[in-house]
Amino acid sequence: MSHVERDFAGRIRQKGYRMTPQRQLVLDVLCAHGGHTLANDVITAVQAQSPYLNRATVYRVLEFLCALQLVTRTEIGGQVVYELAEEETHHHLVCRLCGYAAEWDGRALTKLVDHLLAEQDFQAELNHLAISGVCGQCRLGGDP
Amino acid sequence: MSHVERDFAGRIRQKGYRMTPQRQLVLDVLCAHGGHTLANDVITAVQAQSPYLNRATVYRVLEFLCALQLVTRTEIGGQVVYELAEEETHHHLVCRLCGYAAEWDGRALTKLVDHLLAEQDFQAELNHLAISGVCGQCRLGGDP
DNA sequence: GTTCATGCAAAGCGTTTGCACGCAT
DNA sequence: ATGCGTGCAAACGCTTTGCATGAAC
Repeated sequence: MSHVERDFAGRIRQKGYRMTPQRQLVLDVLCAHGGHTLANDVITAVQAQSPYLNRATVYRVLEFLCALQLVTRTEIGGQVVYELAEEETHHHLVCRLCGYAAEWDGRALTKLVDHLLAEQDFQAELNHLAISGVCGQCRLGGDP
Repeated sequence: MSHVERDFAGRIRQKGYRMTPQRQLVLDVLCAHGGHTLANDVITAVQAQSPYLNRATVYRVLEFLCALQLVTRTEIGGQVVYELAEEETHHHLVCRLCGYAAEWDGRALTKLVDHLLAEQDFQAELNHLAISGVCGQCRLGGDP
């Protein structure tokens, strides 16, 4: 699915902000890359197409897009990663050994959230969780 | 409970490393502070007692203590925090609004871990989780 | 025409590194 | 006496900031 259909420009203008080539380009890159993207990778990819686009601008655009909730910002293993915000909540299973991140719908989390609210009076916000561990392949393979 | 009883010196020497005043001091500070401690807070507290102890040394000591698993390192909301490793696993419920972090034994997590292993072939490592959300008080109080 | 967004360069922050000295063993 | 651990200072990488220019509305 192309992100063009999601009408980011409209959503940005609707809130009184301006659509610019820079913002479009960052959105393009996040869409093309898919999944978690490092700020640095965004910068590299963006500059491959438009060399004079500044790093500071990319940071500002990412911050802006996060504020509008068009993009999510997550920390995984000390790395900050960005991703286009999806409609459905989803989560990531990140293998400590090979770095592979599987998606996971997290349906099993609802019980946990209910439990925390009932027993701990705590409203957990688990919209975009990254769970660390070891994937099946690495567990069988030992470490290379 | 004083951490002296836990014989950190013995555990360090047992593995062929040396006990030094610097390492002792960092352990003292982590014990006195209790709970999550920022690297910067460790440095400040340590230097209050021994002004010439270097920042770089504190970082090296913390890294060393983590490698020996005497100290845990966790990321919460973009902050890296250190804490004396406890025998029992425990977790933290961090309120996004007031920053308050409640402890939680995480017994309800075992079902989740079992589920992930069975359904996703993924061995989750949830030894020291920090769950973000909103605590009861902030939920009732609105935002001040 | 107004205002918001960008480019540039510089500084900021927390953290890491190289090297020589000093102390625990 | 040996070599691990420290102090110092400098550099590092990532990110943020101030200001003048330029583009979107």
